Amino acid sequence: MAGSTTDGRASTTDGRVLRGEETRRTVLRRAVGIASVEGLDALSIGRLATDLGLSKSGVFAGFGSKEELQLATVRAARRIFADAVLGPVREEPPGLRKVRLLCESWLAYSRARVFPGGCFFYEVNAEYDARPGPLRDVLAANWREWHATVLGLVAEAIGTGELRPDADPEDIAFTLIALLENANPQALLFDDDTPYDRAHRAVLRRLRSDATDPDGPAFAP
Amino acid sequence: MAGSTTDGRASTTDGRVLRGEETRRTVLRRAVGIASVEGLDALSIGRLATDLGLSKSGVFAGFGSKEELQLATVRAARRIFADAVLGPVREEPPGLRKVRLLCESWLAYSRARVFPGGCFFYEVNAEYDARPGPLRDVLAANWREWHATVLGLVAEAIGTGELRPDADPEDIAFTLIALLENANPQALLFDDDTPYDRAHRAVLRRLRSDATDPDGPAFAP
DNA sequence: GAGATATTAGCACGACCGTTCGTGCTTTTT
DNA sequence: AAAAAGCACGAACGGTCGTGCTAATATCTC
Repeated sequence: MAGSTTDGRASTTDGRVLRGEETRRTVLRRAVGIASVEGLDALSIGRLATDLGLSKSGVFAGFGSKEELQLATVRAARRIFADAVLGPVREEPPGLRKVRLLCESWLAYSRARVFPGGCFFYEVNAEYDARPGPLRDVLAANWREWHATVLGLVAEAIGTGELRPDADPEDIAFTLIALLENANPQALLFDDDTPYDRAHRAVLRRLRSDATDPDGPAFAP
Repeated sequence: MAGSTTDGRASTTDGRVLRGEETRRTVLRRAVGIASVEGLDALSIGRLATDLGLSKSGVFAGFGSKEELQLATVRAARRIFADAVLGPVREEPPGLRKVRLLCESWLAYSRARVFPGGCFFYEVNAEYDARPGPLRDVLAANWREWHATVLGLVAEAIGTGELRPDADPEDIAFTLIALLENANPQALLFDDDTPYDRAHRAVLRRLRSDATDPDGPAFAP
């Protein structure tokens, strides 16, 4: 099963494998772009091959099946997302400021069109959230992971005493994610960036309303 | 152009066109269901024909093109949405209570799977928000309409003095919509209804935080 | 009744889909 | 130097797609 070699398994000094992995990377780079705009269903092996000057069977051989190509595309998008959104705040010490920076990082990620179709996962979750199968399963796992990240940071901010101890971290995480994600389709649908500012204000407002010190330094620029 | 007769033009007593409209309704009833789960791209004339025991050319003739079928599907979904979400609160007098009831009506609409794939427009907006064309245009118009409805009700609640006069109705509408819409994918992805409760709490919290009388009767059951 | 009109069926078309197969070519292993 | 492994290729497969034609079938007007 060739598809299972898509990730993992380093430490091979095989030039053929390296060349193959390079091809797969090329395909996936294009695939995440297409999927973020048109969805995972719009991925077609023939189209990718034509776009990249490869043969259809060559692209197919690199993944083994269309579904494996879609799964590999999701994994590739996950890495890009993590680099773009989580990367910039990785060094930040726990606390309310980190929560705010993460939200701002997400908005910047959507705004900058790291994926040409806006947030990859907004598009793809909507596409598969009602269609049971391996794709929905991996998307659900990704969502859980992202949610757990936000939740963890909020909990840390309660731990540092910057958010009230009786605040519900689950509700806060749900609200923050909702505000971020909703800015995305509105900005795309109207080709207008003001939803990002509105989401930013709403995020700050929610955090302030749960803060122990509403005028604290976490909200000074 | 046969497709343009899909809506409007009542008062015809011609049995032939009545029969045609009945067929179109049958097709659209199935089409909105499919599109809410798999998207507008997954609509296929042949599949609809097979499912409904019609001929492919018969279905095709009823709409004239695939794009017209997709547009008609969106229009049909708009009517269903309006009946399910706006209908129950139509008689309600303006005020904060009406805002709350509208949000609860939306949550009930998503929860009850009025469309089998959850909110039709969540699915379809994500699918087309980054793809310019007639479909995106009509979806943008629908979003604007929905947003204007929420905004108008919030403004009315400021007018009645139940929300603070210095509250920003745009920000409130943005936040409410974000909370509602975010419950949808999470409930679908995990086959779990608790996001609806979380969204409900967050909606009440936001309205309370902008209310002139935080313990007023608008929040008593 | 006859004739006009609108909806449906049947069929064929070119294009694209995912997939399979056999075959070179290059690199690694022995 | 010989053998094995892995990638990419071109050709072909059965299917489905949207979309045109033409004929058959309902319904209305007279």
